[in-house]
Amino acid sequence: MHHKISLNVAQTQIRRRSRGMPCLHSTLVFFSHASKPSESRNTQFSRDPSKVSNVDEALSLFNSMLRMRPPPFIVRFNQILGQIAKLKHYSAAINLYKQMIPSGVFPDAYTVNIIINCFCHLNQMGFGLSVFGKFFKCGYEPDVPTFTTLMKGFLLKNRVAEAAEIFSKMMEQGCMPNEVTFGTLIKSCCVKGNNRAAIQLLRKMEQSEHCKPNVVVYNIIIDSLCKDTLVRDAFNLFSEMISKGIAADIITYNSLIHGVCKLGQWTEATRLLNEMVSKNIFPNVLTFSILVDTLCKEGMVVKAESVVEMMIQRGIEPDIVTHNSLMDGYCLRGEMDKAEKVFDLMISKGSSVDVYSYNILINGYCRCKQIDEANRVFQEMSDKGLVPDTITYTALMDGFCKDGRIQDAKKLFNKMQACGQLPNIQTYAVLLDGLCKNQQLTTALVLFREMECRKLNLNIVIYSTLIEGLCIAGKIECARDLFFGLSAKGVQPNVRTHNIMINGLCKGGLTSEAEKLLLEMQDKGCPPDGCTYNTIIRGFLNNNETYRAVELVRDMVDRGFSADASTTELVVDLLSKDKVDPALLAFIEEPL
DNA sequence: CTAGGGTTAG
Repeated sequence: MHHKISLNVAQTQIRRRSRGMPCLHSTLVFFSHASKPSESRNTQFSRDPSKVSNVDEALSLFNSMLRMRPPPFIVRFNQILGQIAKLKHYSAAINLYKQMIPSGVFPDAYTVNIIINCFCHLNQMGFGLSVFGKFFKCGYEPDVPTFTTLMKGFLLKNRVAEAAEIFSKMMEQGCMPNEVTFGTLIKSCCVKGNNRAAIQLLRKMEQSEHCKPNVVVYNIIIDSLCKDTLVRDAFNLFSEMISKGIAADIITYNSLIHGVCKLGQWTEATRLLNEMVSKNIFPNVLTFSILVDTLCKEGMVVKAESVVEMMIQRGIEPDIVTHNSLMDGYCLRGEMDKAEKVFDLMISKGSSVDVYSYNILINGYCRCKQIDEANRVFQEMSDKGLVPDTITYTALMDGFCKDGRIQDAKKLFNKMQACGQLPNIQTYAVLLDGLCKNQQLTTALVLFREMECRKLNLNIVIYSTLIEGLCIAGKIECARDLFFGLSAKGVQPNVRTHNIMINGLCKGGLTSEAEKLLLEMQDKGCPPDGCTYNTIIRGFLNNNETYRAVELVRDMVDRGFSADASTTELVVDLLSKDKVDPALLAFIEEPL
């Protein structure tokens, strides 16, 4: 298999290197000088006196600076504010900013830009705009970063009209969009899944007199394409970029490696690793974490462990993300004891565990149906002072639901809101599904109304769940109405929705209608899958229409699908009963 | 000293 070769190759390289052998052959260069850049980065960091290592240090330094007479230059204040903002302590930065003028320290354009950015990240666009207004009053000229920051804030909240307004205002002021402005716009397109629009903007950028596409904008699109597994398109952009003389960097390679790994193309990943090293771009902790994570997701935890070994030998310490991925890898295999071992290792190494780590463990136990263990972990994280987030609650709620403990799930739903964690669409989806599957349709409908009131963007997952709930409750007519009303709501039913509806129709004895739906699927651009066929075949069998079931088995086999365990079981069950329909015997010859 | 890019969980 491919992956074995590539990883074994990598290991051989490590051994060569640790013997102090020079790496000459291109395929053996992989990882050779990896420790060098990280060392220089560390020394740079500790040597620079303007940098502070943590927020507390920054806060006290800033406060003492506010009291100095005469106060230090504004640049010094900006440096610290900027670092606090980089550490994502936006509220802290804003609080410090508020003390500046009363202390006789006057902000400049840089200060204001930093603060507007903080408000944007806190989703407090109103305050951001008011600082912007103050900017004008004091006679400062807003610049491209100011406008770009405000625009980003609106885009982040999907307030496109307001973002466009800022953009026009920027142009009116004679500020032309630069690489960062375009980058912000392009990123916004990509986040919404609109790669086409992103590429159009890239083309527009090529025509601009004020800026040209750079490695960052290419990276944004390449990464987005890779995330959508459009790796070929990503490579085309990659070639385009290189041919334009724009050099790829570590981020370009990490995105591409992620893309190919997700497709299981380990040989290609190894080729990319060697290629980057040949360009003096060395894999970093992110590169290795991507490898570890994708290997784990494919169930190859042993290989992932060897990658961790490899990075340690290269002098790159696995970080919290690497370990979390590894933990999840064990969880996916149901090896909870090994996942716990990684967890303990993290603690013994002195690196702290985070909400991610706990969420992974909780999710792992839930998947293994060990809800009490999941609950124990949940308790433990709270005891450690870590605040469970929406994902924590949702994972545990899902565990309760799947275990039939719907009351516990409901309690948790109330608790999370009492603790200030806002349920999102996925939280609702989990609870809705739990209610539907546990015969609590009335409560499910109440929850659905609540979702509508909260103006949550109801998606096909939610509707499919509700349709299924209606079917389970025997309200086939209602389910059908909802199903056929979806297009009008601007929601497109997918294969799963169809399968649910077909199952419901069959359950209600409406097999002809179910078959009609099956036939329509192809034309609607949503071709039936193996599950669709198995569902309808079981439907016909259960409705004593064995002959039509046999016909559909032929269709299914022609399409390359086969009977699943549930269908096989049903056939065996029917055959074992006294009244054997002669047509049923045909199944014995069919490749079930 | 300010604005855009890559890794983990439901």
